[in-house]
Amino acid sequence: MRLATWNVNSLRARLERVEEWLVEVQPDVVCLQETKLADDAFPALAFQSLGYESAHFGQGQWNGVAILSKVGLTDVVANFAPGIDPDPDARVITATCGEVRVVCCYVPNGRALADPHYDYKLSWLDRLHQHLGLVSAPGDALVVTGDFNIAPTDADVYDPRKFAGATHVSEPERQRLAALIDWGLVDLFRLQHPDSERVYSWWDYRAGDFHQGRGLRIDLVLGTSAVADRLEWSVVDRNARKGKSPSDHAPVIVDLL
DNA sequence: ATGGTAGAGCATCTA
Repeated sequence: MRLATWNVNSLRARLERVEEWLVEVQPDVVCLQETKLADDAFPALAFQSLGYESAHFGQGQWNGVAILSKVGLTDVVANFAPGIDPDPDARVITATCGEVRVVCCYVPNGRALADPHYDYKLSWLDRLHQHLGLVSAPGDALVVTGDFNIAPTDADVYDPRKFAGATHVSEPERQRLAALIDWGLVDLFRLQHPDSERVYSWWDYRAGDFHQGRGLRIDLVLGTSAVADRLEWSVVDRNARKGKSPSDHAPVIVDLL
């Protein structure tokens, strides 16, 4: 089973590119973030014609997450599971695809450590942690994937000195990510490539950062051991970040046996 | 040290 995550930064602006990519890469399950669409504008028919069932949780202008699947799509939960303080934003959707529970998330950016949005980011991560216990369990086949807006370690940052005091690398958010790992998840890209350096999934549009190799690895695919045991390959698809009007993120792909 | 780009929607906000 081939599973991918991609922050498309507006599905309206990126649909043609996403369609071409689906045909080329042939993933079985795709998690999309930042669709920036309301549910009634989501192009479910375009994906259906390519063989995908889909579920979308959107709000319009900002955010918006979706799961596409060729291997079944059931037990959809939009937003955090009942019992958790609901998120006003459309940032998480959960479904079961081919016997794997899949959580697709768009973690808040945080903006700056002193910004209230950063506290929202930390509380959001705490609620994601609770969510996992309600929709799955560490002994199950579970994938938690998406744009985490956290670089797990300094090896995932092109120049850690430039990020001193910034979001994406701060200790409190890394601790929240570590708590998810401790709960029973593995960073599948890092499992496959423990020593790879300068592999990123996001580059700022500005100042030619992509072409200069100035990026962060913030798009993650986390899996329980039942999933990690099936890991065959993992890669960042940098080709999808090239050419005319790309997203600022590249897809991350994992192949499971 | 600052600002550089892109997408939302039409003045800025978000990233």
